[in-house]
Amino acid sequence: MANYGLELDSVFHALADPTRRAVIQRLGHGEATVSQLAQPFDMALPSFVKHISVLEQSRLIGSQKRGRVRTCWLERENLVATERWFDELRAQLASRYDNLDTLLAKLNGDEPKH
Amino acid sequence: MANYGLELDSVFHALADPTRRAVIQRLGHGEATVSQLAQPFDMALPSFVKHISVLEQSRLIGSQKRGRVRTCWLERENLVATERWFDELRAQLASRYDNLDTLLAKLNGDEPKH
DNA sequence: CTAAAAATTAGCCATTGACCTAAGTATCGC
DNA sequence: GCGATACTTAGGTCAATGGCTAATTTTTAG
Repeated sequence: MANYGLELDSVFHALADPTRRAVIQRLGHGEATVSQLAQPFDMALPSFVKHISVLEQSRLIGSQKRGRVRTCWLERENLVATERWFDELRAQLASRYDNLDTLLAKLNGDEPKH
Repeated sequence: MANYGLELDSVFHALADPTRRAVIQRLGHGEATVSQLAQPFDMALPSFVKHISVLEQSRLIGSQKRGRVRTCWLERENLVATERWFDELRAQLASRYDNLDTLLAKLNGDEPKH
């Protein structure tokens, strides 16, 4: 199964945490600074910033610092690319069920599909 | 964002490992025993079985032991349900871009751009 | 210029994760 | 019944994760 140049390990790892998923959802509404993102969470800032780093290393988000403020945004491409892993798996499953249909048809003395 | 009764933490964590993703793909072709699943991997069996446990606890796969053999299969529902997390996020993004387009059109007295 | 704001760096700690080997328990085939 | 097969259990190592506090840096506002 293709990888699409994505580090699926790091993407899925990044998604395996509720804080990080919440950040992604928040960024779905638009850019935000680190402090704005951190505000809803009962967590020391350095701890929170580690989550931001994990997200950024997985390239699910991007960020840039201007002055003393770091602004973050969602990197849509990598989310979409990650979904393709599911797409391919679904395709694999679909073809498997097609084969099953064919087998059943043969067993029944019917014409195979397609 | 809804959870669909799924432990997204554990599902994404389960997917964040290449061995476990490979097992899922293998099970996409049909049921298999633990030994069959383990065969391609250069790993001690107890180590491999832990991966199976992780997958099972996340309910991405199911298994049952008959005699001395444990057979595993893919639990399709939970994979599909997990994809919905992405679906919802995509929907959120889409509506955001719609809103942004609308806003820009108003400000510019112009066609929305992408 | 000074103080507050926004991050960042450094370092500590507890828990979990991913591997291993060695030994144990069922079950099956002959 | 006995040996081989298919796991399972127990226990140990080592690195990574996720949290903290305290101190520092950089920038901005008054």
